[in-house]
Amino acid sequence: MHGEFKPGAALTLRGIGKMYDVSMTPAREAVRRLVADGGLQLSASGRVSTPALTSERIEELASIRALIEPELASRALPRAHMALIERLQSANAVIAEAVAKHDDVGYLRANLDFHRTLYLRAQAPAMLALTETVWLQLGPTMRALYARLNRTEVPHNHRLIVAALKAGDEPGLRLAVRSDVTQGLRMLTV
Amino acid sequence: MHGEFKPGAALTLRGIGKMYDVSMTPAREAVRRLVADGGLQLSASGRVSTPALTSERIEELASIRALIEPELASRALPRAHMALIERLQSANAVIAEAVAKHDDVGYLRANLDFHRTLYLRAQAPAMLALTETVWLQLGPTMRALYARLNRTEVPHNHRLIVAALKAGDEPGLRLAVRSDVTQGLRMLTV
DNA sequence: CCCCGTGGTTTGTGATCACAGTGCGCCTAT
DNA sequence: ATAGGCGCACTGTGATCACAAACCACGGGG
Repeated sequence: MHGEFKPGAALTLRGIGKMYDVSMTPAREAVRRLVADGGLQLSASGRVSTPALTSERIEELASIRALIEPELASRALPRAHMALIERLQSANAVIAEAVAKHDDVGYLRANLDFHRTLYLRAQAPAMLALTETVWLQLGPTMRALYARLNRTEVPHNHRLIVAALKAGDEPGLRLAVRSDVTQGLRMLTV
Repeated sequence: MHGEFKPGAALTLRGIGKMYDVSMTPAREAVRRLVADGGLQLSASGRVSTPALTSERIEELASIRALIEPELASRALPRAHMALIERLQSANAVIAEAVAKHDDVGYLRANLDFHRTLYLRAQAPAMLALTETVWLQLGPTMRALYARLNRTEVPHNHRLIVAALKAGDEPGLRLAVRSDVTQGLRMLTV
């Protein structure tokens, strides 16, 4: 999810086991779980690898994000108190730090943290879980995207999201979330 | 997904293994996969059981269906040729059979087949996979619902869906799908 | 009559093993 | 120098085992 692996990277059960100092069994179970929700792929012969998404698939996953995440944001809106907004702003600060340090994995993690913090307020665990499934599938790809994007500041839409929350502006919030989710990924499909 | 197990039913790895005449290992992997996308639950001590959904959770899952499935139907609409409509109608016939025989599992399976047949045309595999994840979570619950519903005929909305497809009526299609998805589950939350 | 502790049994966990299939690299022949 | 073929090392699979934790029922005490 955080883009620690490049798209299409090959993994082995024994390797993963060694990575975490366990035997093959827990590694296998973890892989099975990740395969189940698309975070990893299984070749016909059972080989494990990170998914290398086609641009159609990327577009589709972006559509899903554009469908669900505004809904989550909208559900979070009525419950968004000042404490939440402050937490979002500090999440934005973490993003700014990662941007300054050109820390791609850190950026991705902080970016998803921003979204998760907001969506947690929606009190919709199944919807959030589905969204995280999508994030998981996009992880390696997004990392590859942001690595060659070379940002210089916090995404503009994050500021718009915070502003819309403060103003209680639901249509604005939905639009800002949708844009934030869509913009980066649209760049990938070109 | 097909409601073969009641909500909250307890399973054991050794039992599942015996069920399919394999050892614990493949049973464990299958369970891990199902747990990953919510089809099964793991207690704190690692015990496996079918999820017993709260009514808030049911409502939430219904909202997700109401969000994604009209989108899938809408995407399938431009590609819906006569062959597809015929397949949907024969799916409805299978549903009618199951209804007549009071075969709950058969009804559930046929009902999901109807939806899957339509959504496959949307050419959106990730979206369909997400939807099936939701179906998986609802399986035991839906079975319990339909068992005490005692239907007498094919759901009316299925006919509306077919009609909207024939007419190329997108708003009508979205509405019919949304209603079909929502109506049964709304009954559960009472 | 109900509650709690305690035993035995059942459960999941993680490790290890034998095996069959795969894929890669090296070697040879042209 | 390059293309093709062979062999070996490596991979995942499924089974089995030892172990610790958890559950369940039974019995005794309040």
